[in-house]
Amino acid sequence: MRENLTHAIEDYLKAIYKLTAIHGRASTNDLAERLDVKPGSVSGMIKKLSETDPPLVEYEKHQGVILTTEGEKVALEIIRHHRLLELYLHQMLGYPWDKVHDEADRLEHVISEEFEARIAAVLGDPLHDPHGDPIPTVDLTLPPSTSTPLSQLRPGDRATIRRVRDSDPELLCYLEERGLIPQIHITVLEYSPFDDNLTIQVEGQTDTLVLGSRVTDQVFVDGIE
Amino acid sequence: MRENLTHAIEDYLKAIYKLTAIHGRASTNDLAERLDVKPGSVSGMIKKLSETDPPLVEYEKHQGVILTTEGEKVALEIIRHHRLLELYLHQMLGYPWDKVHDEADRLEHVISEEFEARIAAVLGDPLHDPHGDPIPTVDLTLPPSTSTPLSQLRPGDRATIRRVRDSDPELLCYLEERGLIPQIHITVLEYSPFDDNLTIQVEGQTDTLVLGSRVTDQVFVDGIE
DNA sequence: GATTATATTTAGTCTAGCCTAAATTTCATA
DNA sequence: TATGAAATTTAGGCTAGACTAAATATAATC
Repeated sequence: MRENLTHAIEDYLKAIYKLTAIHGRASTNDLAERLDVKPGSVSGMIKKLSETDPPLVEYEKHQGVILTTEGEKVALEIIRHHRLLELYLHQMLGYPWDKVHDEADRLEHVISEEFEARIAAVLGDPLHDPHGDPIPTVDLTLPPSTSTPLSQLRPGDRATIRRVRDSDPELLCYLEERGLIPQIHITVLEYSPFDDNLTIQVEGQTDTLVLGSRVTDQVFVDGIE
Repeated sequence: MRENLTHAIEDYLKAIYKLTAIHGRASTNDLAERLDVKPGSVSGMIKKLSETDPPLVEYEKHQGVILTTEGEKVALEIIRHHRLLELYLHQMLGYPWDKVHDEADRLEHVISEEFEARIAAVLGDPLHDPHGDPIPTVDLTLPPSTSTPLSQLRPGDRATIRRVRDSDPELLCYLEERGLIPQIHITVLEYSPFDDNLTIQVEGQTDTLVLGSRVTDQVFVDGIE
C-alpha cells in the first residue's frame, strides 16, 4: 500500500475522515481547529494531498474536502492502529482509561504492520477499543455506528452504553468514577427540559445520577427499550 | 528533564554515546557513517548541539565531540527505551530476535516515561536486552561491559556468551540457528592463525562449529577459564 | 441587490534537517 | 619541512510543514 507518508499527512487524513463522518465534507476551518494549526496551513496541505499520485483527497476550492478511496484506506489504517493500541495499553499494560489516547496518538504513526498484527492477535482480534469505538478490521472495513447520544433518551428508556468520546481525559475520569462505561445498562428516570438534565439509574448502583448535556452528549447508547 | 528534543537530535546523541564508548571521541565522519548522512550535515548538527542551553555536547573544531552530562543523560534515556523495547517485543509479543531492533529504533523516540515504566515493570526490571546488552537503570547508570570478543579466545578456553552485536539481522539469524545466544557455554577447540577461524563446541550440541572473524568479532564472551 | 461578516486562499517567511560542492584544516609521510 | 591525502567545515540550496498578513470568495443580512 502507500508508504512514505509523513505523520502530518496521516493526521490530516484521520481528521478529514472523522469530520466527513459528521458533516459530509471537511472544511478548512474545522480541520484547522481540530489539528490545532492555522487555516492557511490547512489550505497548503490540502492542495498537496489532492496532488499526490494517486490523490488522497478530492478538493474543490471553497467547498471543503473529502477522502478518495486511497485516502480513506490510509485513514482507516491509522484509526485501526490507534484503537488497537488504546486497547492494548489498557488491557495489557494497565493504562487507565483516560491516558491511552495521547500515547496511542504518538505510537499510531510508527508501529509496523507486524506490530499491529501481533497486538491484534494477543487481544484476540477485538472489535472495540476501551471507549467503545469500533476497530477497523484487517481489510479496513468499519461497521457503521448505530448508537445514539444519551441526551436523546427520555424517562422510561432503558439502554446499554456503547461508547464515549475519548478526547477529553477529564470527562473520562468523571465517567469512570460514576461507572458510565461501555456495556453498562442504564435506565432514565427523569428529564428536565429547561436545563436538559437527565436523571439516570446505573445498573448495580443504588444512587441515581443527574447529568447535564455536556455529559450526555458525549455518551452513546444502544438497544433502547 | 529536557523535553522538545527532535528524533534527529536523539539519534545523534545515541550515536555519539556509542562511538565515544569505543574511541573516546566521536569524529564527524564516523558519525556520518553511523547515521547514514553526509559529513556536512553532521557538522551543522554538532554545532547546534553544542549551542543549546544547557549544551548537549562539547566540541572543538576538528577534534571530534563528546557528550556533556546532560547529553549523556538523554542518550542513556533513549538507550534504555530501546533495550527495554527490544526485550518487550521479544518476550511479550513473540518477535523474533532479528526483528526487534528496527521496531525499537522507531518506538524509542515516541514512548512516554509512563510507557517505559510499565514495560519495565511487566518485564521485572530486567538487566539485559535479548542480545545481551545491558539496560540502563531508571536513574540512568549503565554497568561497564566486561565481555571480550570471542575472536580473542584460543584452544582450551571455555567461556559464556554474554552478548552479540544487534545491528545486522542476517548475522542474528545465523547465530540463532547455531545456538550462539547469550548465557550459552562454549569451548574453543582449534584456532587457525591464517584465516582467523575458530572451531568451537557449543554446550549441548554434538557437532562443532567453525567460525570466521566476521562472526567471532561480533560475539562477546565472559568468564573465560 | 448591496453590504457586511465569515471562510478560504495566496504570498511571503521561518525552522529543522538534509544535500552537494568547494574551501580549508589536519595528518602522515617523503 | 613540504606535500598530498583524508577529514572537516563552510556556503548555498532543497523540502516539509508550520506561521502571518493581505487578498478574495462565499454567505448572511438588511
